[in-house]
Amino acid sequence: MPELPEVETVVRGLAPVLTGQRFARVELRRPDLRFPLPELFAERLEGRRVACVARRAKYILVHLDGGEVLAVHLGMTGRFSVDAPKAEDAGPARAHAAQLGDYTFAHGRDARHDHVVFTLRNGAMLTYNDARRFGYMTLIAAGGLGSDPFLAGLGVEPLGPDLSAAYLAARACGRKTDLKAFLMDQRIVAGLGNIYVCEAMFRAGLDPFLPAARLASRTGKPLARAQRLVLEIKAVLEEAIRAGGSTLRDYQDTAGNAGRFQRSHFAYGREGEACLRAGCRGTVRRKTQGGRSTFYCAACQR
DNA sequence: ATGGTACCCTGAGAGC
DNA sequence: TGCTCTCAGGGTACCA
Repeated sequence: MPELPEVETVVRGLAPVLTGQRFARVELRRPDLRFPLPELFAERLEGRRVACVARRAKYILVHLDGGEVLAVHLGMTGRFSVDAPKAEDAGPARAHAAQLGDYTFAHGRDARHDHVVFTLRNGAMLTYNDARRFGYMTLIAAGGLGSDPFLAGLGVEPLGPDLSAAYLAARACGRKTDLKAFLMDQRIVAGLGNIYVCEAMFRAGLDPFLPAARLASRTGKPLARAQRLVLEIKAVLEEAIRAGGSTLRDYQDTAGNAGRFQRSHFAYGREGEACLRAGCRGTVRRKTQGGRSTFYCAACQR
């Protein structure tokens, strides 16, 4: 399901609901998601107050008072639904719920896949639903963010200053792997997935099968195409966040709303359709790279 | 080191 | 209606 813009949208939905609130009860309806949940998962959360909600790559980070962090990866089908607190417990979350729309527990999801239910002291409920169970949660001890096995080794944040043409060129220098696989590698750039890699390469006019090394000169200096690619990666992610992400099948934000960015896809999901680049008469093709579909126009991506 | 494939799990949609 | 097949936004493990 979710790439960086979708996770960012979820984080922005969770932040006003969770920030400053305490967990009253955490109910695990099964002992594992993709991986077993940590020992004493519920016990370590109950009674704790949320300091803030943030994002690193595709991880949601719920920072707790005392420094521990609840990290959640949504996998392909993970989603959170928020149920507003009861009227008698009206508080900030209540107001936020009203603002975001009509919260119900329906949201079209199948309750058989409600795996973790967080109840807050103000009565709000947060339900984690994940049909395919590729998502996971972990609790990271205070100060352990940098050394956590899930988070250590992640590459740069694409929307931050660390993603530059110089950085990409340095990492790509000498690599024969396809540009597509290179950009999908979370150790290089953290947070891109299949949709936004396809879209960024389209916008930059770059062939997904180009060897990654072609982003750099022989001495490792960034070429113009690296500059262009960086600009397009940032642009497509920022636009997608503004649109609330892309909804293809089942992605929804915490209020059950679909994203709108799929309407702005130039390549992804458009196999057989006309290329949308001005003046290009090509057709969008789909080929498999690394076991995943790549959508691109062979006429204008070179 | 790198590339390719299989796999994790379930649901949706297409085609017959 | 119901079966079978393919595919899916995530990532990892294993093999050549």
